[in-house]
Amino acid sequence: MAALEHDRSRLGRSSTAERVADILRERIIEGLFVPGERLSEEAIGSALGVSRNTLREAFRLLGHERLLDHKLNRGVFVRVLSAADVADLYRMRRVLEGAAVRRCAEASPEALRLIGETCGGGRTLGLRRQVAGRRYRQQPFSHQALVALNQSPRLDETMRQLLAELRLVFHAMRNPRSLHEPFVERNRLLLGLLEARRAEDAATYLEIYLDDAERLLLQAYEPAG
Amino acid sequence: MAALEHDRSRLGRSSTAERVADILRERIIEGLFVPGERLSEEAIGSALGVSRNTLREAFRLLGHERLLDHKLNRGVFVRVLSAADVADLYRMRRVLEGAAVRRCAEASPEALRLIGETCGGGRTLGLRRQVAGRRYRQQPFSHQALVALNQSPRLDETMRQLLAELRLVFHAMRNPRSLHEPFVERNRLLLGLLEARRAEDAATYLEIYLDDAERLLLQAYEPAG
DNA sequence: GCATATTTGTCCGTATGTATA
DNA sequence: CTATACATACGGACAAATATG
Repeated sequence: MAALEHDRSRLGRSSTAERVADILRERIIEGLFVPGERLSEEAIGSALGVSRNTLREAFRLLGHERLLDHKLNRGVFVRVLSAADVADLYRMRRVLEGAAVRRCAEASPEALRLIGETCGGGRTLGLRRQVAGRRYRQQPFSHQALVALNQSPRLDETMRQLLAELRLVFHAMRNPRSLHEPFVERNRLLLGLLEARRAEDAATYLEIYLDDAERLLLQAYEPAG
Repeated sequence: MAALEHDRSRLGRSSTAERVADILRERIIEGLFVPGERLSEEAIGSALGVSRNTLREAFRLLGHERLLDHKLNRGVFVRVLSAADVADLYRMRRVLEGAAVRRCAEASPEALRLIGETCGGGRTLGLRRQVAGRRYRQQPFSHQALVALNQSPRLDETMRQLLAELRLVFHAMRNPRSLHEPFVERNRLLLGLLEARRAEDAATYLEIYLDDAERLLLQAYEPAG
C-alpha cells in the first residue's frame, strides 16, 4: 500500500490520524481484518506510511468506538464480541429504533423514503464504493435511516457505531448471509406500517422482529464465539 | 502538578494516555477548564509530566467524547456547545430516558431506589470525592440511574457522555444553579410515578419535563453562547 | 502586509517493561 | 529460564500552519 495522499482539499481537513482511522475502520467493517486479529503497529504503520505515534492516535479513536480492543503491553486486536455484547447491542437497537418508529407519524415522506432506498445498504456515509472481491449487499431497508427519524445527529452517530459493531459479529461467523434473508420480508412489512403511520403497530412489530433477530443471531454465534 | 503515579495495581491496568484522559475529563466536567479554553500541549504535558505524544493520545480520546474540539493546526479547545447541540442532547435524553421510564414496571426495587439515592449526584463512577472549593450538588434524582433501567452498559456509557456534555453548557453560564432548583420537585414527582409503576404517566410527564428543561436552558444559554 | 515567534503535526530514535516462544 | 519480540513512553527534530508584533 502506498503512502496516504495528503488531500487537505479546503474545508473538512483532517489529520493523518483521522484519515488512518477511517481506513482501518473501513477494513474492519468490510471484514478484511477479522475479529481477534492483532494489528501490529510496525506492520500497519509501515504499510500505510505513517509513524507509530500517528498510528497509535488512530488506534485510540477506534478503540473508543469499540472496534479495537486495547490490551496493555500486548497490542490492539480487532474486537471479538461476547454473547453479552450482542445482547447489549440489541437492547440498544430496541431503544433507538423503537423511539424512531414511534415518531413515524411526524416523519417527512422524504425521510420515510430513505428507509426503503435500495442504494447504500444501510450506511449513509459515502461508503458505497465497490470493495474488490466483496459482494455488496443491497438491502432495501436502512435501519440507519430509520433511526434518523429521531432527528438527532448524535443518535445517528451512535447507530453508526452500533452497526459497525454488529458487523464484527457477522464477520466472526461462517454464513452470515443466511441470517439476513429471513428478514427482507419483515423489513418490507415494517416499512409498510411506517408508511401507513401506524406507529404503535410498527413498534410492536419491531419488538418481535428484534427479539427474533437477536435469538437467531445468538444461536448461530454462540458456538463460534 | 506532580508527575503521574504509575499505579499498575494488578487488574484494571490502564495506559498513561487513559489516565491522563481521566484527569482531564474530570477537570472539564468540574469546570476547571472552561468551554472555549485552549489546552496547550506544551503546558499540560509538562504540568502532568507526560510527553506530547502521550498527551495527544489522551486528547484523541476526549475529542471522541466530544468534550474537546480538535482544530487542525490550531490545537484542542474545550468544546463550546451550540444551541443546536443542546437541542440534540435533549432529543437524546427523550429517547434514552423515555425508553427507561417505559420499563419501570419490570425494574427491580433496588434499581428504582438507586434513582432516588441522594449520594453521588448522578454519576455512578467512584467520583464522589470532594473537589476543593466546589460545592457538591446533592441532587436526589439520578438520571444516570434512570437510564440504567434499560439494562444496557452501552446506553449507560452513552448517557454518561451525554451528561458530561451537558456540564459544558452549565459551565458556560453565569448562574447554573437557578436552572436546577425548579426541577427538584418535578424529580420527586417523577420518581413517585416510577415507584407506582405508572409507566405511561411517567413517560408523558417526562416529555413535559424535558421540554421545559430544554426551553429554560436554551433561554439562559442563547445570549451567552 | 510582512517578518517573527509560537504551536501544532508528524516523524524518528531509544530506553524500559511486559509478554511469549 | 533465557531470549526474543513488541508495546509503552519519552525526548528531540523539523516542516508547516498559525498567531503575534
